[in-house]
Amino acid sequence: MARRKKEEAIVHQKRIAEAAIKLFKTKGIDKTKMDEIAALAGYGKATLYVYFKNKQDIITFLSYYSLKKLRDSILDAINADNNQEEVFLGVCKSIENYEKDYPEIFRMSLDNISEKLDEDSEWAKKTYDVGEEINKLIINYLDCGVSQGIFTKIDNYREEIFRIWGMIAGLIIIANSKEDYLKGAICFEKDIFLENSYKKIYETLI
Amino acid sequence: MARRKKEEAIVHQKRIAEAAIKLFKTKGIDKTKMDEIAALAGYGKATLYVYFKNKQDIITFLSYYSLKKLRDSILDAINADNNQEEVFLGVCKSIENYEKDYPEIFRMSLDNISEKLDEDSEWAKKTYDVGEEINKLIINYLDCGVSQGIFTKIDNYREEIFRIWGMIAGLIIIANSKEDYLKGAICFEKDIFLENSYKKIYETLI
Amino acid sequence: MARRKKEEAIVHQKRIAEAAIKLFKTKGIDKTKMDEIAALAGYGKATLYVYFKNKQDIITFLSYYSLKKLRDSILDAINADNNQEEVFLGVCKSIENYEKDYPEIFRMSLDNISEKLDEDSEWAKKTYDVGEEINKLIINYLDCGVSQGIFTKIDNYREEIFRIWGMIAGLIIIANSKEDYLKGAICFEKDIFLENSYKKIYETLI
Amino acid sequence: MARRKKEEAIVHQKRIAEAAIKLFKTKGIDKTKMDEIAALAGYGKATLYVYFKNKQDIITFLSYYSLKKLRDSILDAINADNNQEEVFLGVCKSIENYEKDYPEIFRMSLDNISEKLDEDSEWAKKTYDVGEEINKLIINYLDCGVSQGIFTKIDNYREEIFRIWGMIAGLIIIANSKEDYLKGAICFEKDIFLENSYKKIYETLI
DNA sequence: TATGAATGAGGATTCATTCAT
DNA sequence: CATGAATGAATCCTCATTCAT
Repeated sequence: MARRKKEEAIVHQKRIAEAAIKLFKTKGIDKTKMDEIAALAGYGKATLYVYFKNKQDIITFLSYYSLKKLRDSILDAINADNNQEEVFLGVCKSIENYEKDYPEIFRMSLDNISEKLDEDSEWAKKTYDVGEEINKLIINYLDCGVSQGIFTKIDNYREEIFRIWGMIAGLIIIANSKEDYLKGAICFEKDIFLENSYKKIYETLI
Repeated sequence: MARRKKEEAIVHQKRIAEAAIKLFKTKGIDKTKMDEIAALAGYGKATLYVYFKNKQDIITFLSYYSLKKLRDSILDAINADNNQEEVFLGVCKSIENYEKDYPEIFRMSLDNISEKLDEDSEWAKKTYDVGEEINKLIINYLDCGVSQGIFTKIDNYREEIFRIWGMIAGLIIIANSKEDYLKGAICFEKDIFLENSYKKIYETLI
Repeated sequence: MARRKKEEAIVHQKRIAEAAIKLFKTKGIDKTKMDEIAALAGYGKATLYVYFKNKQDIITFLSYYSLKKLRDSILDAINADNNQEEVFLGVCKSIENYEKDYPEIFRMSLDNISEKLDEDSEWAKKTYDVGEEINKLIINYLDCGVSQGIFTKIDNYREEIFRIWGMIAGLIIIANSKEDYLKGAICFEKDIFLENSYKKIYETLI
Repeated sequence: MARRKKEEAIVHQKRIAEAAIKLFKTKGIDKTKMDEIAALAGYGKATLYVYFKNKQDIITFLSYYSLKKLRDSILDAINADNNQEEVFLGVCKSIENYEKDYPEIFRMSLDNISEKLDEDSEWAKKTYDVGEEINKLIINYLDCGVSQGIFTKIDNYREEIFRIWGMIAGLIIIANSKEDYLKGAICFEKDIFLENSYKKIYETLI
């Protein structure tokens, strides 16, 4: 029964979280009110507090929820029957989509905006676990590349992942930020800019 | 006399801005109250409004003020009697220091958080101009490298700058974010991580 | 259910409005703080904003609320089994009471102080409608008088109403303003002054 | 010398007061800032406090200053070589102009808005005196009318003045307030409305 | 006298959160 | 479980006024 309850709860949580992320994307986290989330999700305001401790908890849940999607997406990219570089570009694209769907969460995960998160939330730990899963996937990917002699030797896989992740994230953010500028003044597309950039990062591994 | 007054104003503005940035660094922009800025700067609360239109205006001033410092720092790096790679690392270090001193502003400039800025502020335009100055400095640096055959041909300098800037920024942010993690679990230093990373970026230019 | 809620809301609105008018009478609208209204009404400050959009909305509600009372009072006066002049005096008395109970609102309706009102409030339109109802009542009263040959022909009923209304209002205001003066220096009562004055106005209709 | 000083002061006071009334007329007393008055008058803000104790003092001065003008205007109307009714209409017109030039002051003098006045101001007493002068002028005018058999006997001149004043004031205010309404919907002009009304008041005296 | 400079006191409004039902 | 109802706490900004010069 307790189990049953829990399963039902997740349905509501997802419904609420999806309403939240829609609003976060449009208006930003701070400008999004609990009222609006409740209204869009189709609940009474107080009901949000049945399924989440507070606003931070919703955000923390979204971290988990979105990161799981990212993990699945990366998994797909890695499992695709592609060569090493194509897989790399696929992973980059996964991250790019992650940012597109969860821009606020993406920035928070890059940075350390703990104030918007609820460290004590049950989702915090789960988020960490999924993050580790992703790390493992990437480590494995890199390791394969090294084994096959495609990549040069990597001393510290974690370091390498952070490096790659940081560069990709920075590129995605700046590409969004300067999108108008890029298109208008310099006549090149964000997508092309990013793909070229991903390739350059890939080259640093070879 | 008008001149005299204006000069005096800038003194107060700097004093206020420096108090502001201290608090921004510690507590974030949103959590920093005008009262606190005033108190730390040694002024009455209302005095802030003599020298700045509003909170956004302070932030916009800080954008300008900090970017000027970055420009000077980059200029020093470029003018230093170093080889091409050392200059590159110097520029990266300048950006790193910029982030260290003005983390909130740094993120805002990377991203597009115009809502915290006052577009109508007199500082907005000046900020843009200094940004362009910096772009020119970097373009010139890259161009010299190309001329000397150190760098490969660059089709679009702006694009290249955005790429470099994005990657550096992403690395710095992630390095800060994971500082504890990096140090503790993996036994390597943020500084070394960043320097290695800068070098990898440099290599993409060669 | 929706109906039920709405009915309940009006109870709170009246309670708040009545607290507000008490304070407005004593201290004036501008000097009356939302805190004070809340305290006197027995609500938390934020609760006011559940039932009213803002301070202006309270005032706009009061316009409506008070004007309805005036309408009812005028209706009573007109329906009373009195002769034409007595009815007229009754209407004047109604207005006099309206001013006594809602002095701030009275002045606002005489004058054109729209800045204190919220034009977009749902109460704004209703106020207008009740105002028109009152006009119709008076027009009808005048028309009867004309038909019965008591009053001389009236070319423009609206004009006549404005004239009467303006004169009565001016008299009431000055009577209040000079109340001390009237009583003290000249030894006559405000009530008598007003009644005499009303009669003079009545005579202008004959 | 003290005398000399005082004479000079009045020049500044008038200059300031005239700037103030211009702004009061456009924006209302409350919305008019001391800064704006100073700027329009061509003084530094602090200088206002050399010539006036505070904002209320300026308003109180304006009461006096404007009432003197009204007195002069009424005097002209009375001294004009006109018949009794024409003089009456002239006095009404004087009041009408008074309202036009000093709308805020006019309402304050009709009502009892002491909070905007400085009772302790030297101008408060002088205002009272000029008010009395005006009363005497009107009393005299009425008395002449009675003596000549034009007006019916008046028991209490003060009462009669208040009555007339109140009615005129009410008419002027409502005429302004409904100006658009009067013109648009009912096709008659404010001026004609007022003149007709003045005549009706005059008739109450006969 | 004239004023530039500085400020304290003050107030409407927002919103996450609680709780009785 | 679901929620309507209620609210305390929080914060930016305005402006009349003072005072040293």
